[in-house]
Amino acid sequence: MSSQILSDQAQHEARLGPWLRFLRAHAAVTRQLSARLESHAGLTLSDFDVLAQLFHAPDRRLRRVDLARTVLLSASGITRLLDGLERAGWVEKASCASDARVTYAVLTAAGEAKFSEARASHHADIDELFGSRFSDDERAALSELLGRLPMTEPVCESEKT
Amino acid sequence: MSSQILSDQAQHEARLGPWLRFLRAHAAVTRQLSARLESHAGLTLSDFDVLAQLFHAPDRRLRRVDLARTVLLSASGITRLLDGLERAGWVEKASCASDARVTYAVLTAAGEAKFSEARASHHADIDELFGSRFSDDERAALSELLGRLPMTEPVCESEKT
DNA sequence: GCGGTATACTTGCGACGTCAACCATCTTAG
DNA sequence: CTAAGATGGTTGACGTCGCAAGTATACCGC
Repeated sequence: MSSQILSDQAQHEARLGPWLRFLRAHAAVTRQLSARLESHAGLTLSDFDVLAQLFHAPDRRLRRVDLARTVLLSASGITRLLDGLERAGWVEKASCASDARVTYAVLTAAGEAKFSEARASHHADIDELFGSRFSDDERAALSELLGRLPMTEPVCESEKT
Repeated sequence: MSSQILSDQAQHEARLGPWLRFLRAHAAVTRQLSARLESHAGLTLSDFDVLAQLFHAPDRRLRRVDLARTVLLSASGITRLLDGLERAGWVEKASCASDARVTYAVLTAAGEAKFSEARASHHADIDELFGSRFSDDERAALSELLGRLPMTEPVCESEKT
């Protein structure tokens, strides 16, 4: 168990490299980005993300579950995030006539304004720290590759009682 | 800027798309991976990362600052992470003879064992959730693209102690 | 109608990680 | 030698997020 394992290990390292870069790149870019967004607009990356989703949604409203799924936060994460946005007056709750369980998150006028105000500079930051590093083709290729990763979480049903 | 307002916006979306996928992919993959690592080995992704850095370091030791730089955590983050690893007995402190300010983090025998034990399954998970989605060429391309993003120098090379 | 299960959402709690402030030590200039 | 400033490291207060558990509502088979 020596040289065989070494080459095996080398292979593993080769497969690990991209993943490590992915991790580090994410950490570095998001830190920069969220610091800027925070200081410019007083928003979290997730805050902005949610605002953006709502902004583009039909009727400027989305069920909390759907929000959670697209933004990739847990349900509780969404609840708390929206708490903040509601307190700031950028989002309101609205109940659903046909299903009393669901609560919509609705973008208010203030929320739209906030989002519109924050958008330009945040997009510019994204561009500077991320987009500008690639050509159009490369961006497309990158997007395609990233799109293959499992975005929807497989639920761990293996541990049912 | 003439009559191309719509396509301008479309362009913005096109530039945002890859970033959003990047964010989402990171969230999804990372969540899955850390859940598995946690349940299999009782380790955080960052724990594992630090263990791995130490494992590959000359003398199995690294200054805390360097650790922070390569793992992309803040200095305080490293302190707290290492607190945990020390409590578990996988890492020890060691002082530096030539500079009393620095504290080395040194992998213990137990730490090596722990890392070796966790490595196989974690690498398999990374492979399943990340590596296996790409061909060798694609992985290389992805790695190159990600490498252009702003991070602190990947320091794990043939380096002077 | 009545149970049983699935879904939408909230809440308690703990883990993790950041910033700001702090102490200790090294280095350099005068 | 000493004062000033950089560098390594720790700690306290705080924010964010996930999981587990709980509530409320809907749907399905009988």
